[in-house]
Amino acid sequence: MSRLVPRIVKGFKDAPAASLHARRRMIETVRGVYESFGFEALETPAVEYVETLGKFLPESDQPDAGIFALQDGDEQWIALRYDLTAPLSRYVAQNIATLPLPFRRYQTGSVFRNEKPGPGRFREFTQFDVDTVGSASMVADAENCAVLARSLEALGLGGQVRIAVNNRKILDGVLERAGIAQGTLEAVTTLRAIDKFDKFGPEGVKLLLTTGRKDESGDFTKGAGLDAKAADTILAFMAAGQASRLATCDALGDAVRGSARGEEGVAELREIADLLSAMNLADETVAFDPAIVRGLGYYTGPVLEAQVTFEIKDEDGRTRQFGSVAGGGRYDGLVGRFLDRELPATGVSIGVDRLLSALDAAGRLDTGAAQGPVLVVVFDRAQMAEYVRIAEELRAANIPAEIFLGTGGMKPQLKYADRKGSPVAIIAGGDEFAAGTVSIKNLVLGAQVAATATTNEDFKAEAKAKAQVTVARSQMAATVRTMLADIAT
RNA sequence: GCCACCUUAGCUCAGUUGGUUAGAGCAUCGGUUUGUGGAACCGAGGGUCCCCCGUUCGAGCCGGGGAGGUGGUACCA
Repeated sequence: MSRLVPRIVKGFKDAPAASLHARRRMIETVRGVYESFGFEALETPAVEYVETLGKFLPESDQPDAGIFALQDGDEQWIALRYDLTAPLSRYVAQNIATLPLPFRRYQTGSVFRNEKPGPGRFREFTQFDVDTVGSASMVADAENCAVLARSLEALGLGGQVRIAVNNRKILDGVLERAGIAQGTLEAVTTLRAIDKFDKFGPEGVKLLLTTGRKDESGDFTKGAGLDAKAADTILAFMAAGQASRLATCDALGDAVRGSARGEEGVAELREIADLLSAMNLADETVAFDPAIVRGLGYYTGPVLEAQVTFEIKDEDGRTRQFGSVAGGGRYDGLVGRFLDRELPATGVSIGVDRLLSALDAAGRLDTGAAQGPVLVVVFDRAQMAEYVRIAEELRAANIPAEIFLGTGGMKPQLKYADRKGSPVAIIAGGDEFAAGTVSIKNLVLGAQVAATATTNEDFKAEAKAKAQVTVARSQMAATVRTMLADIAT
């Protein structure tokens, strides 16, 4: 019979203890900020009916590629959620009679995308969202910026992030000025080209706006087919960002003059600019950036993206931009799908895994590897009840303790303690039991002794002399506690 | 989806023009050392050379097809 090969599903990953520790600390910090703005907790299921997610090919009885979908017993299509926003809109619509409106909630959880994974891109990843449903006020959008800025600050990234804000209405206005009709393929391609600015620079975007662009691998991306004049209008617009938010508003106002929709977008940004100043958010922290587009699906107003400003070196030693760790915007049409009226909404989503690796790159990751438990070495199996009592005594003193449950003698047990990161081992055999004592070994100190010892005998003798004490059973918990305190400093 | 590259031990890799029994380092396990982690030394286990078909007296190596992976690109709610 052929042996089963253990393999993890492509694009998914396991999370060992060390990474979970850092992640929990991060989520707790962000949650504190979210709650300080009045957002409340919500959890929704990992699956929804596909029509809730809003992806169903009209020409096909199969849900769109890109989501993980299956048919349940009633032949209804259900799918793993691909973001937390669509489930939120379902929840609000379903409970609108009793919810406080505007409804402000935070939520974290895994989302799933059935697509080809890339470097740093997985098919399951964690988002941490805040959204405000039922308010058209620009204060909600300004608070999106603030909540992100405060969260990133609280994580130690103050001064190393830039929150870039734009408004879809302004983009629409510029397209109008360039003579591109809304909703056409030309318009969509143009917006995508603008979104590629940070990746390909002005030359690349110009190619994408006009004839198309061929990448290094030889793949060709079709251009928007604009004439040179229209392309220049777009490029000039993208460069309109100024040092201050108000100056950028002035420049954008010029760029969209005559387009009612564009001017409305600029007016919204001006309102947001006032609010940001009132919240003491500097021009460098939250900036207006005409090249921000975000997804084409559902954003209707202000959009934003949080970017880490430092560069990182990749494996090939090249420096590159870290890129964005959070994004969001206003989506006034999404909840209305379930109601007979429109319900305005806006929110942001932190990419938890991206942000964790950004913190790692910035050296701000809380790696404080959780200290392992005290290991109770099992010497004499006939005395198991006594080892259980030892462990219970330690736990009663609030010291995490574990009894070795494997097989083998002292050597494998201490090795196990090593791998587990145990700071201390309790050793009790015939001698100790007869004398009513336990031996307590400081494994951290022992490891230091090992580094200097030359022969095996030296090591053993020295480690025993320096890193081990034998005390009366009644003194055990207190001695361990002192030893743990020593190790911690 | 499209393009390029890659696949040999648990991991990282070497393997000559196509030639006998496919190697190394690390890791693992055992011993030196029955109650003390590391180092050192000695020893051991571990292989469908990704799969199938073809060429050949002979294929890890050459050809065709497939699968899986990596990177780029497209899409990204």
